[in-house]
Amino acid sequence: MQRKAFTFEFEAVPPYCFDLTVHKPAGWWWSTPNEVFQKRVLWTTVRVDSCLYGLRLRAAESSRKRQIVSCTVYSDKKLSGLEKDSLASNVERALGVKEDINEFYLIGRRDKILQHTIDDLWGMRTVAWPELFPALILAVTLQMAPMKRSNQMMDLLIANFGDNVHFGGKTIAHWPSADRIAELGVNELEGKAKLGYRAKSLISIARALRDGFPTADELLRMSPNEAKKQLMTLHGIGDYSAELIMPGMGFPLDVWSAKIFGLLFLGEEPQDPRDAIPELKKMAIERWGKWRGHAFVYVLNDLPMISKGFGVDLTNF
DNA sequence: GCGTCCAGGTCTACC
DNA sequence: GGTAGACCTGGACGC
Repeated sequence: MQRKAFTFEFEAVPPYCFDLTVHKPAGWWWSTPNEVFQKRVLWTTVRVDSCLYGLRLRAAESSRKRQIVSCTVYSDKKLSGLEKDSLASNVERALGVKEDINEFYLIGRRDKILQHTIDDLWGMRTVAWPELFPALILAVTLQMAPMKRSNQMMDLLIANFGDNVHFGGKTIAHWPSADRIAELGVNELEGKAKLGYRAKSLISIARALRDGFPTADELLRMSPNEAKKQLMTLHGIGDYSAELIMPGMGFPLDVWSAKIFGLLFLGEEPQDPRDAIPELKKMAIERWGKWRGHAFVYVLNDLPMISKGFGVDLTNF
């Protein structure tokens, strides 16, 4: 059982909405699929520098002028100053509190697709995974599989190889560490997590991370192109996965989202969505420039409302 | 019940 | 450098 260790606070660059940032309408988690969001409080877990922590996150103040996020950390040991700094830096980055999105809103206000979406999701930050390895797991399990099957693989990975964290009267199951997966044989991972051909990729990725692959913070300090190039050196990580992992890096279109953006950009579903991806990416760059990653997340989290505005059902692909 | 198809990509062999 | 084909697994579908 982890005990309350300390609390820190972050002041966000307005506009900032804590609830939408950590609990997105499309259903994606902030750190782990098993985290609990109730009464506007997020109970979750993170692993930083091989240490697991329980976190209780909430909006301590959310007036128009000042938005403060409070983070209570639970731990089973006393933390050094360095450990506290490292944890705070990762949480701050994943909350997106220091990001200024006002320029994106200026562009969005004049854009037919985004103009209502920015009101629907006012203050939401996009996706910035607290840890690199879980983001890589997500990318690998999303490949060539329907969502139900992807969820099955992720659930089995967590159930068989993950860690339970007990804190604040709750138990949250967390992702397996890269070190744990790096030790496994392909047969065990294939059998227990039903990963199929992805097992080899995931073990190779875990070993690369164990052996000194750049951390999420180090990737962020690189240029987007350099970081993407680094990610694509990992076996099983291609163009789509690299862009999915690093927020703001690009426009991670897959077959599903290509159908949606095909309808929004061209007024019709592409005949072959996979073939249409390069052209749709080009259109996103021309339309939204460096903010295309934000537009991507905003659109996919507002599909029911955009469907009403455009008179097409974008929720049924 | 059984066979076939295909899914929210990536890699590799071949040209 | 461009591209067809293979890749685990399980749900959907037709018969």
